[in-house]
Amino acid sequence: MIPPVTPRHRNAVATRQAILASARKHFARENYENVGLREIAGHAGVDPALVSRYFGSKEALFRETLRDEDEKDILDGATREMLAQHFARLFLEKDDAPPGERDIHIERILILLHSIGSPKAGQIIHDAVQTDILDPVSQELDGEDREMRAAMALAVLMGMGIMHNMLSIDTLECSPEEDARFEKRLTRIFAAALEPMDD
Amino acid sequence: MIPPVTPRHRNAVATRQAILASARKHFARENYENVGLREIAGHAGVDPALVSRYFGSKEALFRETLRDEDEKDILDGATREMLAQHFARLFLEKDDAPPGERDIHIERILILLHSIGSPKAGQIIHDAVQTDILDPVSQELDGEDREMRAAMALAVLMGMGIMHNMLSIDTLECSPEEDARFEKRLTRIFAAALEPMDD
DNA sequence: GACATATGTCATCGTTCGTTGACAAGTTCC
DNA sequence: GGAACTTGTCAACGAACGATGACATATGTC
Repeated sequence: MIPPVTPRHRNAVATRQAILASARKHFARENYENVGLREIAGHAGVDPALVSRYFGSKEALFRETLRDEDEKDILDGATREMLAQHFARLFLEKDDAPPGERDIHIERILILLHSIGSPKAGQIIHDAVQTDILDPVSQELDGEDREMRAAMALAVLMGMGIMHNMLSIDTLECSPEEDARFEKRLTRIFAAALEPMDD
Repeated sequence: MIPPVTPRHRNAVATRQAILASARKHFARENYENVGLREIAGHAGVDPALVSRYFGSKEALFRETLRDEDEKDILDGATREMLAQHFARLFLEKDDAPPGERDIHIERILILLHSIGSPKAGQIIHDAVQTDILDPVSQELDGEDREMRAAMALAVLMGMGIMHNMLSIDTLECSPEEDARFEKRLTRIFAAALEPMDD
């Protein structure tokens, strides 16, 4: 007997968003090639064929996944200290909220990191990093080597994210005082990357 | 007509090494899942079936690829400054030698980075990082938070490697003086990660 | 030379993947 | 209520992959 599946309210934009949300969640946890269209569609409660129909291809879906229009607004008028704080917060707040409720910036960073080794996703990631992160951040900096400093700060952020989220290497989160020292050291590293040379 | 392929001298260890070398080269340039056994075998001049025969599985081959017995010897008796230098050198020397002739440590780092998002390679990479890098490095450090400091230094290294080798984001390598400032900043960042807290 | 073993070759299996096209069912408009 | 369009469903394609087992050929030993 055919299950009385709710006749699936026909709603194109809702379906699109459901697919996109499911794709974000999956791409934030696994590789580009280890996330299947069937898996994304399944968790979105949608037929796999609709993914290709709404987004054209897996690559286009992944690109959409990385889109974020208001990154620049957040960084607007930020001071250098705020940038370092923003970066540090981006890392420290990574796993508090229930999954699916995480800050969208953190989810984007996780997506970036997980598929960073995939040739098919490489160009997409490169463009997203350059346009949505490096350019706006370096524009907020003063002094010499603005692009270099932004790139180095992002490198630190990515490295920390990899160690914590993907390699599960956590030498902290034991004692509170150790955690405090970690935060202090992290701030110092970000400062060394972001601050202009003063000597 | 059947090509007069040289009857392929039967030499098990040479074949094994050829496969391993080809695998190293490929895994250092692409993802775990984007490197096929047929591709590895082809560049090694070997039948694809031999890969499974000699290494058991793709996963086992990848694990072998990451093995390095004398990493500890290199770090033996190193001072903290030498560690920072070693790390920095590891990054700065990444693309000088002709491919295939690179320092084996650099090739290993590249392999690590490229497949870091692959679940099948994840556990293998985690173990290799912990055993071959973090443990020996943290043993060479003095003072508090040795493991934390080693992990943070490695995070910086990985982040830099990702930006340069995988995202091809190079904000330097234009003017020589800019390059000098980059090296200075890099040393400073590594120091901030490795040095004990002094205030 | 004959046998046993080591090594290489070949064909193929079963699976998964992204994608596509034909069709069904709902919605809108006249 | 029927035409035109939108949205969802289903089955299948062709390709690529890792793995396997049967077979062929070289090498070593007596």
